[in-house]
Amino acid sequence: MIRDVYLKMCPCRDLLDMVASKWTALAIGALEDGPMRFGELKRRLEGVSQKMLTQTLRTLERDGLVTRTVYPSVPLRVEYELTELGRSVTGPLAALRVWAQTNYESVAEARETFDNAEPVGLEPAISR
Amino acid sequence: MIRDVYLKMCPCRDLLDMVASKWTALAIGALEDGPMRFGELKRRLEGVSQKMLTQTLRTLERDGLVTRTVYPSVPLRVEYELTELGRSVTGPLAALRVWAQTNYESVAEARETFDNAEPVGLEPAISR
DNA sequence: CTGAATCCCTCCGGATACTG
DNA sequence: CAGTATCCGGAGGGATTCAG
Repeated sequence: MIRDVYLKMCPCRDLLDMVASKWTALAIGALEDGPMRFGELKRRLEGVSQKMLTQTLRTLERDGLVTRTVYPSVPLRVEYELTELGRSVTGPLAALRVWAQTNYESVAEARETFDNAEPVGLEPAISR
Repeated sequence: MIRDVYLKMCPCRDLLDMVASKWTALAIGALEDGPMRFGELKRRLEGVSQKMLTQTLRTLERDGLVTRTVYPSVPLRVEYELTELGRSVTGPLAALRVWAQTNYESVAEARETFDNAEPVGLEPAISR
């Protein structure tokens, strides 16, 4: 039985939203090469706040994409690692990251063209 | 020159956020089979509001992923179609949609397990 | 070191009404 | 039919503080 993300009530749409959320693709990508500590992840995902990283990892753990292991040493040590399920989505997400990296120029160019061809003030640009 | 989505200042991260936003994957997927009118898209993306669909399509147009063609008939007719650049991202996005559809069961199961095992405060030694 | 808990403000996004 | 324009509640997300 195939579920259809185009159907309103299909719960798998939530799942699509989840993997597509802001930091998910980067977090999962960072874990591709093996387990990482919280601090390592925070440094890798440049610009992420502690709150958002924690929230992202908690969601991934709840959804069964990563495991969270606590080593009760001093200082505390927590490692995150992809599960089997988590590894199953690394392919599509990696493809998306690569696409963003390789096609940025084209998009930037398209934006400039679009914005210059839009004389009518859709956006005041110098308001406030 | 390779751009790195993990770098804070890299503009391609915005691009990653864009293709990962709520309705983008569904909209682009709907256009894979050919041009569609606004109303057709609205019906296909069950549950999308008119405002969000317009906003999504406008962003995609601005970024050069889709073209918007107006046929000044009565009533008005507007068609959206993927560009070359737009078609270049259909693969990764389709893979993501398929993943969401095929792995929903596993995730739902993981969620239930996680939620039941987290009554909070009951674990004495290995708590969070 | 790894969080949880607050405060606080922006902006997403739905509902509704109006236009060409 | 295909939008634009508002209003507005609530989620998203940053900064800061406290705790194990």
